[in-house]
Amino acid sequence: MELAAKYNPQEVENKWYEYWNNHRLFASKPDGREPYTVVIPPPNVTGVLHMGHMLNETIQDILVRRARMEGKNACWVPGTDHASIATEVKVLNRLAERGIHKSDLTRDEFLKHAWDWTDEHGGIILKQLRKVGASCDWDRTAFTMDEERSKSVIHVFVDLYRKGLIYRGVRMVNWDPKLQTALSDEEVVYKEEHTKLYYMKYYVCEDAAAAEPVAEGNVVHQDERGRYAVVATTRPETIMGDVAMCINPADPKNQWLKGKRVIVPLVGREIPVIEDSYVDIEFGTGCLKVTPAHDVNDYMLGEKYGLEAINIFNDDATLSEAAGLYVGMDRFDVRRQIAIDLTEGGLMERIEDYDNSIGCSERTGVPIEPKLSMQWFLKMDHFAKLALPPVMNDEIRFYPSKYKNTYRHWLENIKDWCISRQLWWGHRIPAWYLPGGGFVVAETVEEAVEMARSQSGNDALTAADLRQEEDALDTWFSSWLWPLSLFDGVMNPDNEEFKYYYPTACLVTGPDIIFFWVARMIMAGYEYAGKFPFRDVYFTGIVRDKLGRKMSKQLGNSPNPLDLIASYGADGVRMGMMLSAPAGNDILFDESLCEQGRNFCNKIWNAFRLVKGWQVDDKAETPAVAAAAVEWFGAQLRESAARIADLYSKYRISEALMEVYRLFWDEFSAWYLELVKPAYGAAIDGATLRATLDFFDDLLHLLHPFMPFITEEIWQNLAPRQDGESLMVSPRTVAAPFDTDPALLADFAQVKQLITAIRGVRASKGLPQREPLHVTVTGANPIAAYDELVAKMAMVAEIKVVAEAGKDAATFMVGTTEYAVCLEGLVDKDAEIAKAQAELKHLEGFLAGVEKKLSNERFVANAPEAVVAMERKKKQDAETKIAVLRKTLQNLGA
RNA sequence: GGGCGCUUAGCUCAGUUGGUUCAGAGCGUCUGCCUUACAAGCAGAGGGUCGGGGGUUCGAAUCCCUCAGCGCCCACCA
Repeated sequence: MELAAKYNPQEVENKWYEYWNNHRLFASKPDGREPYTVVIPPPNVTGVLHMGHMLNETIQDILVRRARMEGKNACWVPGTDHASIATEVKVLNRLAERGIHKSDLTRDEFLKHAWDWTDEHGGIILKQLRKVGASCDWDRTAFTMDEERSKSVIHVFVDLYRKGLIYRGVRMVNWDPKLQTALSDEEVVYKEEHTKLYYMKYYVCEDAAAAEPVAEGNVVHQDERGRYAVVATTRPETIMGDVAMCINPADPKNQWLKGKRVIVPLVGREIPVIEDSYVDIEFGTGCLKVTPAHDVNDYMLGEKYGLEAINIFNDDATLSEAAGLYVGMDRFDVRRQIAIDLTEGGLMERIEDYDNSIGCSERTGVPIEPKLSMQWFLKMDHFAKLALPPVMNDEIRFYPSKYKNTYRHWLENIKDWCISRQLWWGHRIPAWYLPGGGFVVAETVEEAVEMARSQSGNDALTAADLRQEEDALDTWFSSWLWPLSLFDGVMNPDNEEFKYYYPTACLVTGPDIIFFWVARMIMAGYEYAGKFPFRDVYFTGIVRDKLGRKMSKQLGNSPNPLDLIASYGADGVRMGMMLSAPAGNDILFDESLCEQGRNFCNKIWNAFRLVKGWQVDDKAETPAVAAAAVEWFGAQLRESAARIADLYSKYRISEALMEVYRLFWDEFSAWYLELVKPAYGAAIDGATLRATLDFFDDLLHLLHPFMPFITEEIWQNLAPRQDGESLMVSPRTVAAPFDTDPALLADFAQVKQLITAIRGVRASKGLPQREPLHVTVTGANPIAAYDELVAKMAMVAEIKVVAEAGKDAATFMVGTTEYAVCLEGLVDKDAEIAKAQAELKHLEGFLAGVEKKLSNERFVANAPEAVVAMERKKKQDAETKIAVLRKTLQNLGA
């Protein structure tokens, strides 16, 4: 077989993905094995793969493949999210390009467009996942708005309504004036903006004659028109909604305003001055304008003091008739204009620059408008009580655990969840309004009609008489059921699949959706299954560029994962991702990491080429060097496998990868293969070849979760395989528990040090690569058993035990043993002396430190015995080394 | 304003309950090599005193205090 010197991923990746898929190796059915279930965080149905997905899906695939290779019944369920707001925005934008507006369409017409879009783009991302190597059970592909999931959503809504946990009411909500829908608190993002603080004059209603003198400490503003209070606001356009001015009763500056009435500038309305300790004395002038319809705090004050709420905005945030002024103008235009008008009218005291954080819609980016409106809410107290303890007591484990704090803080301060959206794309709320007022909540329209009849006493009512709620549900009201609804656990909790697959093993997601999604899935899990939806949560970091900037389209710093896969291979990109991805840390992604991944593929490939190219001679005896190497590498492999297993258990996946990387590159390729490699043209003995192929097989098992394609390609070529066989599901050969042999590994570490030291002498002296060297060891040779091995690896002719090192030699120490490489005239005496003296000086300093420690009675008395013994050993070793060095220096004539 | 986290080689990060021979890895850097598995490679080398200061301790990168810088989350200061 001819093998190319470079691994070509393009040729093999598609082939093996199809092979796995055609042989249904990703498919899972309940059986007697331990399940390992993972549900994908469903990407937006209209989305395309980006680097965040690449990271997330790679981690999931690694976990799933690892579990599958451990003999578990791995089931990774893929799917997509209808992403109510995001998708509706996209559809609206697309329609707008064709000159169509939402108001031109009926609900059904709009939904037709949305479904067209979904059918057209939906699933693109799932196709892309196959390129990554994701081993999902595609038969189970689900959609949050497919029939089964929709039924679950409606069922849960009705159930929670009947439990009294869902209510409908007028509340202050976050209003997105662009999309004209309510948003949950979590969908509001705060942005720092440079704005202005407007100081406006509110003249006091009083007869000039009645103006009594004011007490000391009051701050009274006055001009030719009279006395006035100054109110600072960032939103002068809302003064048309002012219904009061509020001061802090304890504010000495504003005592004179108590009981007065003031006049809203421009508007001319008289409003009372009220008092509440809510007002911050230090802010602005200590006078607050109260606009209950357009500010959550003002709303609270309005409730408390029975004030009217004047809603001055239309749903699109233009001024309404109720405003009286600027009717029809946009809120920001009004702000500019009113500032001018106030200034011209002498009603503006001053304007200052001000940095403010503005709540904006996560999806459309426009500043949200606090708005009173009728919405549906889910009571959260009940769910917070359900979901907090299991995370705090590690029934559900967070990796990294620092997110437990974040989680607790949110749950302890939770507010009711606004679940209704004034959107069409989503699950329509199953409430029906009766002609005579009132409503019913039911899972089907038939049920609704029945309920309506009994509620109204009118048996003639039909579906046509009922009007279904227009609002749809928040997207997260369906995704919070995902681990349940994927196995029909809501509608049919006793079914075999649900009982087998639930709860899932691990959720892999970003910390940005810990409240949106993770917390709510935990709530739903306990509410509907009485059990956590996942055992572990692995929070990934955010993928940033190498400068630490978030990846974004605007910056153009976000590579397309599919382009990367085309250049480096999926395995190379997966490895590049994972190399810099410790749990919870942000990933500073650099394309050169993919190069490293590609290079590693090439390394693996070439090791395979080497082994594959060997001629075997079954009659040949196993050389001693090879036998020793096999014994050593077996021990090394087991030790590494144990370490890798430990790292997996802690979700330290990038470290596990690094361990495999070093095991393959350094231990296997650089040491083991070089040791067993037969001379050029010579054949290898059968025993060593078989051992090597077994090791290779073991290594492929360890590598496969990270690099599925190249490992399958090599595994298939390592030995004859049946059709349908796969590395993916082949039994592991490194047996656990991993018995290690520390003494063997320690000896071998010495051998490696010796070889490296000899090579170092060769390099620093410029000795030819192929010239065999003569090495001496002073006194005794503690690792004489490995002499042949040293000879092979360092090109050494012999290692002779001598009483003392020769004069014409470069000496060095391995542990406390002195070695020397004979140089035959090449020695630079001065340099050797300088080197030895430097080392001597260092050792003497080191010894002095150790002796000081040992002569400290408190150390000897307090430190554990093992530590003291170690210090004594250090002292002894240092003394030995010093003696050797002194002798060497003497020899050199220093 | 509150909370959490971070600061260890040029870069990205390990460093488990303070104690195994002057702090580890990968990448990058430097030197020498096209040695028939691999130049996407091989061999070798250099490089940090652990953000600053103080403290506890026989002993601190590791615990405490403090200062500085960075990041994230939460919050109704108009």
